[in-house]
Amino acid sequence: MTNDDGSGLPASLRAAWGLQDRPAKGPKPGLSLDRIVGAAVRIADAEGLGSVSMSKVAAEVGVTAMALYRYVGNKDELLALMVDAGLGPPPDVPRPGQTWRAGLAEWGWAEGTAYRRHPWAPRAPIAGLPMLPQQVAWMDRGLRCLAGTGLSEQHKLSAILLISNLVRSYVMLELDLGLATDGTAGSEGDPMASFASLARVITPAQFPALTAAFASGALDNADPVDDELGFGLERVLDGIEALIARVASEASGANE
Amino acid sequence: MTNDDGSGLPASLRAAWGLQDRPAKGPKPGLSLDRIVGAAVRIADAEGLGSVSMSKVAAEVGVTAMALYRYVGNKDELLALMVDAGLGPPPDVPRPGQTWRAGLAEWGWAEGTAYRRHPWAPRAPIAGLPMLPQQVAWMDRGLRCLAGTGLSEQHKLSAILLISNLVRSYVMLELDLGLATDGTAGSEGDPMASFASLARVITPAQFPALTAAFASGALDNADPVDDELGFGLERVLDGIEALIARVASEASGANE
DNA sequence: CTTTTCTGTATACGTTATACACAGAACTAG
DNA sequence: CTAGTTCTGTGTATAACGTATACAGAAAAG
Repeated sequence: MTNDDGSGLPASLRAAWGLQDRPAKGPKPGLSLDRIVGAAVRIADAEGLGSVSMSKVAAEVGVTAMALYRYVGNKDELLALMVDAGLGPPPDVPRPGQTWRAGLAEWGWAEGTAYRRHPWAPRAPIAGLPMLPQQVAWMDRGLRCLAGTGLSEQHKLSAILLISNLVRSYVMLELDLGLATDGTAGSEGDPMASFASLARVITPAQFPALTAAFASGALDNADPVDDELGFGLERVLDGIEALIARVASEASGANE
Repeated sequence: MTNDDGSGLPASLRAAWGLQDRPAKGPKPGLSLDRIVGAAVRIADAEGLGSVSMSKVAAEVGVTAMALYRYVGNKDELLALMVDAGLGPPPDVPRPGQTWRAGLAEWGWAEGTAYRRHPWAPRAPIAGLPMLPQQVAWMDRGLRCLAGTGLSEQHKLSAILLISNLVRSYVMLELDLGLATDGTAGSEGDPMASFASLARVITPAQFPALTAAFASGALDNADPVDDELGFGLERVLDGIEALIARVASEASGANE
């Protein structure tokens, strides 16, 4: 794990992007980054992110914990690689003839699906901008959807980011509500029931609007969250649509 | 930390809401939940969330680590209380005569401000629905802004949630970009420069849209993120506005 | 008083991430 | 072919962590 070469990329990224300078001197590596990350993902899928330790991952691939440090700089780096691997490749949007809106909707739902497959991924404590291969591939696909819209590149990036953050947030919410398939039930019983019991704690004087919401019975629905992502996505797409319309009208106004 | 009483609330919440059943038997508690949480917040503000350990917090209030467990069930609970305390009270929205949109905008910006004051808060690994006092107070304020809009309670809650998640995501992004004031610089230098170096790794064939974005120079702006939150907020508010309009027209259409 | 019940302490355990030094493998130079 | 170099994975060690358990003393109830 040397720290820099001419590419200007941090060492951790060079490996992930497959730009590793061949040492060609010492013994052949018995491992690969992919095998390590794959093992870590497998553990996280099976036992949760909290069970991913350097020792466990190392054991899974049949080496000592310290051997992993020949491939990753530290655990955070491994986590970032796990998230990237868990994300997988983006969908092939925009499809021919697909509107930007349909393309981005598909893109967002696909991200949601990926996260649901790896429920630990949206909760992984990763910092920094998305720079790993799959993340970048997703970004590119998102940007492509917005190609014909007349938005500035800046705005396109912001829009992509907006949707991506939205999806991550909602999948986390969904998992919090116990709709996950991993069976690891929360220690406090049904979270929705717990939340409903707030009604017995709050007073109308302090929290009038929430009291009204409880009284309306809106929260008695079994799982109102499965289309919560749909709600957020539609709202954000409406907002982007409004922006596109505004930019278009401004441009045509300026041209005349 | 008994586990339940008649209120139906988890034990951890009863304490936070101040509904503690007075034991009135043993020695007077020398501590309070507030003092503990306050100390933990102070440590997180000063040294980051990673430096918040039970030992450190205990030392800060002058007791042993194990003493804290008379007040909180475990560390995760303490973290949740920290986030709630760091959030603080919501703004007094909606102000008289304020539109729902202006109210929610103020609400969202205020949340952003709170998170910027405690940069660790949006990254705290908290799970579950927002049920702590300040979180609930914020929810109520958000709902109040939407009072006259004709939205269902379900939709109001979704909209609030949407904005809240948005703000959290963007503050995290902002912190990732190093615009934080905590001085803890990332180990890899300027993150924006690192990101720009992606341009040397990606090929136009693989990532055409991203290549174009890089070529446009849109990423050369010093800090394009300070109004990134503004962008997202406006988009989401536009989306909510569109929903309100749609619901209103449907209602009037049905009535005629 | 005695008994009960609660507080904070002391101690201990199992895990964790990771620093450091080293044995052996695979190559290069002579 | 030998000697030197460089890289791999191992062994061992350390400091810190969350928290279980058992206990000493304080305060109130009977």
